[in-house]
Amino acid sequence: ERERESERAEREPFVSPFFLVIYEGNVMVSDQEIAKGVEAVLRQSDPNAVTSLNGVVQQLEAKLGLDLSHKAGFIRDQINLLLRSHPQPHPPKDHFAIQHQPQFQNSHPQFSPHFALQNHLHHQRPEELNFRSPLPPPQQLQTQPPPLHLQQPSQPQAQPPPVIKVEANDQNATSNASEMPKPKESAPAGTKRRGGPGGLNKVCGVSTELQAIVGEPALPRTEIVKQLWAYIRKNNLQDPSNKRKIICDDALRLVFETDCTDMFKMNKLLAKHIITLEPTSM
DNA sequence: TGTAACAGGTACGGACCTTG
DNA sequence: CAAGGTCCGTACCTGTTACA
Repeated sequence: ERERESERAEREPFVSPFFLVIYEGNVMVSDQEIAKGVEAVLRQSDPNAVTSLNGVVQQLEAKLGLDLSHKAGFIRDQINLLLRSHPQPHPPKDHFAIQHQPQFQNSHPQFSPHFALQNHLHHQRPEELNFRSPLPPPQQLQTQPPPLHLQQPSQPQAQPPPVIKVEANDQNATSNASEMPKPKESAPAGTKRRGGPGGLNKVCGVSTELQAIVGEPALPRTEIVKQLWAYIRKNNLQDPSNKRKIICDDALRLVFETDCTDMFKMNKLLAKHIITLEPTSM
């Protein structure tokens, strides 16, 4: 059995003694090593052959000769990251049921998936790893930015960088919850958190016709309506006999495409000139 | 087979305006 | 205070899947 293990160790160069940690007499494996192992398993295995998370865990256990059942969540994170970082031409469909599930990050808040994979992908030398503190604080991570050629220029500096934004296959808007708290778990029943920068306060684009009225290329919808009403009052565009009616001037006619409209219909007509801004359009 | 966890769907709240 | 209309984040509910 030992010979087989040694042979296997020789075949698997990623198994490095540098990554093994002796903790309270037990041989443990670092997260970096697990990340490497996951990648190796995925690379060596036929995607169609690996049908479950347990399959990967078992293969990894076989490679490392350790019980990794307690690391299943972390391994799942790594699989998720690898699949997104290295999309395959025919990715296994829901093999791991880990299509960007932000709660996994909550399940292992002490792990920064970004950290684990970044350290791995950048071939951090073992002597650079801090085994005493395998979980560096986020500030430490920011002090070691990736090389310039790997940085994403589209990332605005003003954006808080708690987690790298993964754009691959992220079509689902609700999945963009990497920095969004998980209300299902954290928010107790009855504590509704309304308002904030999103939702109604979300900044929307303004059509060129409407820009002539509100004066800004992008405003929250509520602000657009407010500006529109300011414009209407400023130019006395309300019907004196029925202030609900709005008499369109040239600028408003371009927007509403009518000479006269109702204030209740105004919002409906306004919607045509309010453009949803893509988050990545900056 | 039962339980737990997750994913997807649905409904609500809120700003803005004026009038009855 | 309700009406009318817009949008979307959030909370809640239900169905599905996985594991023991």
